[in-house]
Amino acid sequence: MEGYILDAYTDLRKNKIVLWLKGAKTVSVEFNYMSSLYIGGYGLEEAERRLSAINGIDLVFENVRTAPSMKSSVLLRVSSRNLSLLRRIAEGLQTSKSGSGLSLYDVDIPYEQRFMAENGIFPFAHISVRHGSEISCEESVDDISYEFPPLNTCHLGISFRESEGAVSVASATVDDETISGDEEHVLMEISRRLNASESDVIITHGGDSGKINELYSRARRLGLGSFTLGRAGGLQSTYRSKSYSSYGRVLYKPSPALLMGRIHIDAENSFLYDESGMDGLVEVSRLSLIPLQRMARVSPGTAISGMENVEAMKRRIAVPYRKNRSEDFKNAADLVVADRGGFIYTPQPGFNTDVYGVDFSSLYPSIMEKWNISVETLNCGCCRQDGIRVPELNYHFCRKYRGIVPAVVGRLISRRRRYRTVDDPAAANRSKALKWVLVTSFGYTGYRNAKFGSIECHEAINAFGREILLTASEIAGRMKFRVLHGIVDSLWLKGEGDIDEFVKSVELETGLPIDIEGRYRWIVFLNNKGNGEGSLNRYYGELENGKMKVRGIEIRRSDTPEVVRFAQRILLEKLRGSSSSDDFMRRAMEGITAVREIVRSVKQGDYPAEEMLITKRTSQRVEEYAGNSEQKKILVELGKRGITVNAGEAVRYVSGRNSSGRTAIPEHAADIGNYDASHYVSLIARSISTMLYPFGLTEKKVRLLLTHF
DNA sequence: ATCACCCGGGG
DNA sequence: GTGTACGGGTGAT
Repeated sequence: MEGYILDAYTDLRKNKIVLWLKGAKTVSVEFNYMSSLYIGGYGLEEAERRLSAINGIDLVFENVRTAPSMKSSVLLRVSSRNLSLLRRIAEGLQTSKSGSGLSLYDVDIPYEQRFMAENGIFPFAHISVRHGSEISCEESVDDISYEFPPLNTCHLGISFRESEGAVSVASATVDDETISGDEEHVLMEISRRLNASESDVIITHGGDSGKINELYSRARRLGLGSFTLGRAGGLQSTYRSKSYSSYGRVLYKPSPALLMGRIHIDAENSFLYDESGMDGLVEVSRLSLIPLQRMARVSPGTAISGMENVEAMKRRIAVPYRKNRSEDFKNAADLVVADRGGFIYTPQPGFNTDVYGVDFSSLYPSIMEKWNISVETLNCGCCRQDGIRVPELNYHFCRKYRGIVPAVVGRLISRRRRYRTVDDPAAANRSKALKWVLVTSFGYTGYRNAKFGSIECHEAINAFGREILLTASEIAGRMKFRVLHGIVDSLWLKGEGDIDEFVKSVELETGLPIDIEGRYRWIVFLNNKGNGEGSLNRYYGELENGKMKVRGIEIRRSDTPEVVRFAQRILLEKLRGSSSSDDFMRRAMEGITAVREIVRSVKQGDYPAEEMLITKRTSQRVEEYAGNSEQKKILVELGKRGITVNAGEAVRYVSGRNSSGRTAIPEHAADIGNYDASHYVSLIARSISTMLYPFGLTEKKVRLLLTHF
């Protein structure tokens, strides 16, 4: 039997690892798998005595290296083919271990991931299986020119009807064809078509948010035993929906609907698919050994963590379950130094011409790779005298042992570099996916639960970053450039120097690659509205290739209503081609004149209500909100209509007004057209003022210009 | 003025 | 299952 690994998961009821192989036919293969975990710490003998009463497990003491110290010690290995039993033991130990002095290793790496690592296989590898369980694989994961057969992809849309509180399936679309008729027909026709077309991938919008589960529950209700979306019946058992915190904000993750033998991707719930498509997902899935169907639902941080686990398994290092390492003691002076973030050079607000934008590509990951930054290499005992010193900080990193994080990040950087030399859309998408994983890899080192990071690593990376940017700024000065603005890994330079010479010198002195983003025909740096000083992340400008680059202002924000974006877009288009400060101002006034047309329509009250919708994510449930915020208002309104919103879900509303003040009108309300015109005129005026404030156009002045017909 | 709360990043 | 720290903005009080 042979084929490409389409999906992999652990079936805890059968105690098997299941692989789906896409070959001449697409079939599943099940494997017995002996997995294990390690126990260390005090009271091992006692633990062994208690565990030896359990049937179906093997216990043996072994000398094993553990992260992050990388030292060998004697640990108790608990192995079993009964994966569900092993998991129950792990869970039992986790809950009882607090205060017991025991520490656990290798307990939270999914079994299918460990299985693939131990067998030298990975998602989308071509493998053969002989005699039921002998796996062979010719492919190397390091190969970047891998191929696999085209995946049959199907777009599935489902619409429901609701009558008297009962939900039923109204119709469906399979690719471009609509299926309607009675419910039983619709359900069975979906099933039949997926089978007939041998679909491998099913793309839905909102499939995880109840739609797929609803299909199955309707099929059960109607007694349609043969209904299935997968190649085998039913859904994989999985976790419940939950609200969680990521990227500093609360997100809502619905319970995923995972098929068997087909890959369901909910386009609304997959960050990486959205950014880099199928090619990007496959790339990251191969490197992290996280099967594609799961990869489509996790954050890049989980991918990083997966790759680090794989690297640790390769080195036969046991990975602790929870890191129980506190930060090293720091005195007050250290804290002040360490706490500084990336390089900052505040710009003067205003209009500039002939500016170069340059940035270091993947600066932080390159630093991690170059200076071996990882928790196991931090302040090692073997390089006390001659380790890699960190600027400003009293830390060092090991020169002898290659850290796990730099090894992983280094591989990603070199893969990405190679993909960037290939001119083909798949390579571009893979590169994009890697870019995201690399961006996340820095933040992940500062994440308190990251196993191979620590806050000291985070600080060290920042310290190296500041030094490099300072060096680059000095070189710019030597080469007749003036630094207008700089932040973290980017510089904006004005002057008559030779930019290619600058890049060469910087690369020579720092050893890190720098990219020229381009030459701006003009660029406007904006002010901070609070104190009037230059803002670090708000600017807009036109590159010589005609591309507009805009950061930080309303048009870039997801909570800005379309009507306001439209106004800013009109102004930006008018500014395109500005050749001088005077020309810019003339165009700006023309822009304001054009925006007056929008304002006129908004004031008349006939602007389309959907263009007025404000979208905001909620971070709490309605009862948890303090005060009377906009979010609370809309959640109360929705509550009246029987709609509850989970923390992390977005709400859409139009801003209205009644006798007692501002109101929020929910998206589907009947009075959606009753928007508060004056409020929206303010928003438009403010957004124009945001862009033109450095030229004396306050919100008040803009409002006058916009409304004084 | 202060507090509570939301958004961004790259291409 | 799960990236940080923080600049920056808005609306209510």
